[in-house]
Amino acid sequence: MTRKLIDNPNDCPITHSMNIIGNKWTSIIIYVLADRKLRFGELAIRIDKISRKVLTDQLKELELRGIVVRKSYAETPPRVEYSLTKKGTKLLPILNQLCAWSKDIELELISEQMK
Amino acid sequence: MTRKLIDNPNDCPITHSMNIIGNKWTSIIIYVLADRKLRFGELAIRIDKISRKVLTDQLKELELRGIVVRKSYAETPPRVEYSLTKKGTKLLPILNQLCAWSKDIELELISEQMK
DNA sequence: ATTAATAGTTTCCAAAAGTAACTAATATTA
DNA sequence: TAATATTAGTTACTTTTGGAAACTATTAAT
Repeated sequence: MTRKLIDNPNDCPITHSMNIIGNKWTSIIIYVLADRKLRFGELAIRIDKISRKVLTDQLKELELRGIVVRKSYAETPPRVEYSLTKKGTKLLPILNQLCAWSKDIELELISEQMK
Repeated sequence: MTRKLIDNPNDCPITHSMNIIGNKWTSIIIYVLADRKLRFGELAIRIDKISRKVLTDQLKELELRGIVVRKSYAETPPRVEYSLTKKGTKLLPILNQLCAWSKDIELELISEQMK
């Protein structure tokens, strides 16, 4: 596992948020799961450059936190589907605003260069 | 420096956002600078458990990205003040929502336990 | 008997974060 | 005069996290 997942209740809310999404991949995984459940392999394809190891690590952490649900089917080859819980879904509007922010500051950079 | 700061313009907006705030400290630094400019030492005190090394690394990166401004005064002992740019300020409402989200999912956990 | 598919795991290496001691410049204090 | 205090870092070293590539288990199809 990547992290020990020990959240200190005394942490301020922003620190607590960063304990959850303060890493390179978590938000991207949640974002990609926005529309529908996806299998492990589909996630690996959609999320450019993530390694399988990190993907499994982060999915385990997200499952422990109750942000993602893992559903495994007893088939061969195996099928495992990941989807967002209510908690995870609640993060989506914020992630959309983050996208808007990053696009916005990119534009600011460009107009700055044009002066 | 912590990262190479090479943003690929082909990155999707969420990936781009995570290149900026997808780490443990960046958002916390911005959040703490919300109200007013702070000196290096004040930042180190307010941000619980951050190391001076990581603080300087992240401040340099934030300055390079145009999210934070560093103003140094030729005094002894030295005085250096950090403050948010417009870009940085624009992130604040999103960080506030993240705080609300983390408080919200904490409550969800508690009501779950009470069932 | 071999190959294909899927969802991981494992091993080994690189990058980022954490710790603690150190530095430079000057003003104050003993 | 020498030692001490203040501030904003830097440096060297260790630990933790992330990344690449090869490997595994299971069973159906060829």
